[in-house]
Amino acid sequence: MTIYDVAARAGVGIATVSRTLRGSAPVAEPTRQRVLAAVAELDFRPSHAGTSLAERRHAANGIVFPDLSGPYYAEVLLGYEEAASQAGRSVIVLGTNGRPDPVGAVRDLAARVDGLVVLGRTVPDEVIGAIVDSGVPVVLLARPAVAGADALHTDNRRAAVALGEHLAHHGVRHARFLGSPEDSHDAAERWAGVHDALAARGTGLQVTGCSYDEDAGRRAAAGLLARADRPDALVCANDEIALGAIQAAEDAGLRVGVDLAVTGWDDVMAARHSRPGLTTVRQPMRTLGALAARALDDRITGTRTTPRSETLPTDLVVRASCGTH
Amino acid sequence: MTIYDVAARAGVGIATVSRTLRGSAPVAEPTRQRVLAAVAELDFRPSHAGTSLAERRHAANGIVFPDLSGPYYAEVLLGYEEAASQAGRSVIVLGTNGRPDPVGAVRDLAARVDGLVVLGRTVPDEVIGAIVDSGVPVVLLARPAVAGADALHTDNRRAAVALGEHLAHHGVRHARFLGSPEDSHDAAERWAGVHDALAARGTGLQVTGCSYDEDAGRRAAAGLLARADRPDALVCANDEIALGAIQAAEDAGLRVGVDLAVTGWDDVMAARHSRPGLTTVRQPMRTLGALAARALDDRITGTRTTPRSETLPTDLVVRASCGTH
DNA sequence: ATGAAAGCGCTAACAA
DNA sequence: TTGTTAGCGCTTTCAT
Repeated sequence: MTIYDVAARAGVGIATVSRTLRGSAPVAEPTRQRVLAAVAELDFRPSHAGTSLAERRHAANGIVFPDLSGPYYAEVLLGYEEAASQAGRSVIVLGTNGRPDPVGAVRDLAARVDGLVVLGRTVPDEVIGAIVDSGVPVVLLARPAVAGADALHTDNRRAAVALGEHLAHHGVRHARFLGSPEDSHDAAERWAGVHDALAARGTGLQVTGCSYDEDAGRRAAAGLLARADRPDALVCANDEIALGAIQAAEDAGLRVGVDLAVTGWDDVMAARHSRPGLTTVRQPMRTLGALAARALDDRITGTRTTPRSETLPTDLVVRASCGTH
Repeated sequence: MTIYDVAARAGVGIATVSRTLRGSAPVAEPTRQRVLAAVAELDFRPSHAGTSLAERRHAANGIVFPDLSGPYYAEVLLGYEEAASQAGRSVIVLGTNGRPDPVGAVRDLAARVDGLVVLGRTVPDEVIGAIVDSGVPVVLLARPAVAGADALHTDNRRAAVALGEHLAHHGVRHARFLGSPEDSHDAAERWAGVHDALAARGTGLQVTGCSYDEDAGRRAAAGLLARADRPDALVCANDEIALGAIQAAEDAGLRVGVDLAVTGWDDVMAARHSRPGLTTVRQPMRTLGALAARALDDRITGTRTTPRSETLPTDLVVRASCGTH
């Protein structure tokens, strides 16, 4: 079932079929009708590969996740897919987590899409640079800028400062940060903002390294809370860590929000259902995904030729876990 | 940058480059080395469209979601993407939710992939049938079977019966189902299972229609709980509805687990963090996704030629929301 | 307004 | 073992 079959059936040349289907040139109305009838009768759909090859485009965008799990990424993908498909592009997803050769996978992906979104620390800067140099537009999400690539961020800094000030108001004196600022740009900014706000009140903010899941949060918190000089606040790099920390506190017989403040980041669904409710920072994930798709579209269509960087606002969501008095 | 450039650089024909890269035929070692060197120097990556066209395959699988939001689908996608990429296939995602022409979108997707997974009620059976007839293998997930397509299910029935019996043990006398059995096959099975188990104890299970989000659950539950003959159990079609129902109960001053039982389905993260913890049914989402990818691979490679149907086990997860005595 | 034909970049059959 | 060449299905000049 090819364009030749349609042309034969309609008694025209293949060029006329192509013109009719794409509207790229005028076709006499009666001819047009014959072609459309043939297309309908044969249920013809143009071969994607053929079109791609001739048009030298893929009609597809890629998105690279460090790890697809978690509500964070699902929301970003949702916004991205919706906006990309409005621009007539499919979305190819790639998770780099348990993969033997992430760099190879990302480079292969780059060879089959018109543009690429890369989230977080999935591949080294040089790889991003090489992709950009090869002419494929790239948008970075929650990842330090790379020359030539667009970048989209959420305002970690401002929210972190607000969070630090809020904790200070609650009288926090001995706070601890759970996360890995050295591994993650986001975590580094979050730590720095809270740190600075607390430092202005003469309070420090030491770091306890912790990976980004509930279980790691529970274990790290359990260790800290067992110490004689236990902290009175656990500032967590994301909600999963914080929810684990809340559990550890409960296990240790401490009242979260009274004996101990716990905060997260992301405002996942569980944050508002946990008791006490988790104080956290909400980010516009869906919008982030949609903006990434649009930024890519601008670069692909050539509407914009210079890289751009944008930072989206965040909201501090105060619930009971950071103190109830 | 094409295979011709590489061939010229290595001083060989393009066929030799192709053979070297694909290992499809022996190439003398010195020649091979020259080709590989040229490939490396030029950073050559074969054009995906060219390969697709020549090989008549896409090296891509599709997956169609009714709606990408929610932890349920993210997990399925995770398992699917991992397994598909192990088979050397990329994953193209498509959400049909807010889309003007879901059927057209799905059919277009079917034309650019080697196989397709379809979740839930996204497109009518006829469309699935047409895709299958066009020669593209299809795996159905949580959706009634269609001739020629593989199907994967979770064991709604068994878990629902277990849930119904558990509720009966708690002495439930006036249960209500929140969800839309007429719209969703899953919901219908869940309702039927709980219904039958309760009916065996002389208890009914009426339905209150409700869409699958928290807010709808909250509103539906609020209406029911305000009635003079309020139910003593709310059996919800998924966790989101149940979490909304818990909120409604709290708003109404009722103690969940004491005055009222509430149950969900899916075991999302929030289910274990809510207080009281939500009694629910856990499904192996990730495995479901991975199995779908493997089923597709079998059909694509021709390892298997007849459609197959499989049902995965589920676990009843009892927490406090269904009764604490 | 329409058709013939030249690519687009690759694979594989065929020759050498 | 290697090169030449004919497609794969489409878009788009270039003639007519």
